[in-house]
Amino acid sequence: MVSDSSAKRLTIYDLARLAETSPSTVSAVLNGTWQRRRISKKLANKILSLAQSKGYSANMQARALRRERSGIIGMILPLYDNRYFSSIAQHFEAQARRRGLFAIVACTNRDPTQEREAARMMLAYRVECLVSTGATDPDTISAMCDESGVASINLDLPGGKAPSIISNNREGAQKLTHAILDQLASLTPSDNTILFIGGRAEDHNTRERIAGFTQARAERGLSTSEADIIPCDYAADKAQVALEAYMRHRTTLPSAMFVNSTISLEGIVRWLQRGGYQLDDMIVGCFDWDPLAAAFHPHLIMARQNVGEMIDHVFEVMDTPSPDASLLIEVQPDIMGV
Amino acid sequence: MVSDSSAKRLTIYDLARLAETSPSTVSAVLNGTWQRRRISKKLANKILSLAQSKGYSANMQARALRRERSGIIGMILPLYDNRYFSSIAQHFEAQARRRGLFAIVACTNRDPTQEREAARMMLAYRVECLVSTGATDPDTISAMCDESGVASINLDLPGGKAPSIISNNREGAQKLTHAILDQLASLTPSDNTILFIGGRAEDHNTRERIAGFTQARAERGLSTSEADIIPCDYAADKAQVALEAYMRHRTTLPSAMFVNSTISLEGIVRWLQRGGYQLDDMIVGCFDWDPLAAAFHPHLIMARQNVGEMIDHVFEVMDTPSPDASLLIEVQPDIMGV
DNA sequence: CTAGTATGCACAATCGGTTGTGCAATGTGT
DNA sequence: ACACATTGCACAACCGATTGTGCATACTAG
Repeated sequence: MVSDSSAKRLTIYDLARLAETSPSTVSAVLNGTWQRRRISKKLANKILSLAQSKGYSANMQARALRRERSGIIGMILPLYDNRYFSSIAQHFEAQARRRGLFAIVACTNRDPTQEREAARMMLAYRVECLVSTGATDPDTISAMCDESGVASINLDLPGGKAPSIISNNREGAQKLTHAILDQLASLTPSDNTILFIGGRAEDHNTRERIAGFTQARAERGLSTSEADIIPCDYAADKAQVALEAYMRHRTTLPSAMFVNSTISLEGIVRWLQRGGYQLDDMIVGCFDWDPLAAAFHPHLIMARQNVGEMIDHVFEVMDTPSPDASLLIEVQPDIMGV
Repeated sequence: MVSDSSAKRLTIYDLARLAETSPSTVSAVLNGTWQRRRISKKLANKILSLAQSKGYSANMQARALRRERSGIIGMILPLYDNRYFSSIAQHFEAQARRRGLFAIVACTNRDPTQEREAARMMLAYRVECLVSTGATDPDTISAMCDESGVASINLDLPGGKAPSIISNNREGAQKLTHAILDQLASLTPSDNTILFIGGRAEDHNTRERIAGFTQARAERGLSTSEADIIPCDYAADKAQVALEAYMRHRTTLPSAMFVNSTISLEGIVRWLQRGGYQLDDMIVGCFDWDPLAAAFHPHLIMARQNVGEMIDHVFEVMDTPSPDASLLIEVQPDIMGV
């Protein structure tokens, strides 16, 4: 209201004038190094209370320039369109703040070009570390970071040029599959087919989940047909179309499904609704967790990736002086709803 | 791999040496002002290709310091725990990037202290504009920004000291209530009671939604009892507990509900599941939209707030030289699922 | 051939902090 | 009273860009 917007912000030079001392002394007092510099307690208090009352706030840009540390860490993320990624962003930001760092998050839509562009901007802002989450091309990002001497970490999807922290997709899928098979067993067993649907055939996580799925079935003496594995990408529409196509060759619903992500689940559920089916007509397991879906459908089995633990690992690795680029940390997901 | 992490990043001084020219010339060439400075095309090209091949990237900290513009805009957000806020963050970031700006988003858990703390940090980073989304105390944020000569904008919840962009909560609630009443009318009408549940009695949006709700009922000649309005906060657990308490005085479910947010819906659905009820046993309208919920439950009526349009308005206001602090833009939500 | 203009670039100040170093003034020991 | 250590602070050089200004050299006009 009464603020003169023309008024420049207070600097240490202004404070120095007001306190009748020098800028370097003000600086030392404000960043706590004044004891080492043998500034008297009296002067320090004077400066501190002055800064307080005048509402001084240090210019982080100037500080970053001089210190050659920005205090910013960056993350690239596919999207905020599910609870898993949202939760990752939220934990990342909270942890960063707890450490006095600033988090910058950019959504890059699973697009390599956007990923590179975002990384370039972040490097220009001198981020101290860049986390590539679910990146389609994490190694290029790591290479860019390497050139600038910036640490990078892969999250959710692994890469070869930086430490990676991911879910244990294989074991998670295995446990999820076993949970599905357990429920199938409790029914009058007609059919042991489980349709695996969603995800990208070329991404590491989907491959691992398919492996875990197949392995769990094998452990129960069940073979798995290629036709029952449909990695139709993550989008809801794709899953819906893929299921439509799959059902053209069948007269009945499969007795169970392994749905690879809540996004795919959305498409599946839409198709079911259109056909007059209910989710309860099948046993459904979903790799990823959504609380609203869980509330709606208590019989839905979901693998909940352990985001808190993953982010903790991210920051541990960040604290490691020179981590091994081949480090791979796998975090167990929890099976919910059984 | 082969990167020397010790190697400092290239500066315009390095480029000047390599191109046998001066730093100021390099600077002029790299930021496109070289024509105005009468640098020869030949030299400009030489510098440009050199910068390209060496992978030069300007130090934004230094640029920000000198230009007194950081190129950063900030947003504070309650949480990423629903699609509405996630979507706001995503649109904000995408628009910012489109304008060559960097977006910083901080989640402050509807906590005034965290809101202030985040704002303080953002101001220290010299954000050029601060958007307070769903802030519990937007006016304090605006006051802080004013003191620093930084523009602020309120989103989702209005404030008195900065332009506000919000949903038209009253009309949205009115339309949602009419949609619920329409569906009620198509049933064998036993009871016209609608339980309004969720939100905060002290927040503007909840008050407006209650007003719209009451008004829509009045338009149909229905009176509304205080007992049927329960603004029990947004958390799922609170809604669950509140519904539990409400149902102690009843033997049957209300025939309809107006659920104020998908978060509250989560609690409602959990309570229903526990009691062996189904969502279909009632007519349910929800103020906020979730695609997974929509897929699961096609009869669920949802008011989808128009995030894209709201963010567009945010940037329009940002472009306005000195916008009126009392400006209030209201965006119509869409009613989905009817 | 000379004055005047245009061309092409370099110099140096500046943004707001941080930090190595230097130098008075005061205190301590003999 | 003199050497030496300690206390308390100021100076100035950075960090890497941007930008107002000035000065050669080349070109043009008369």
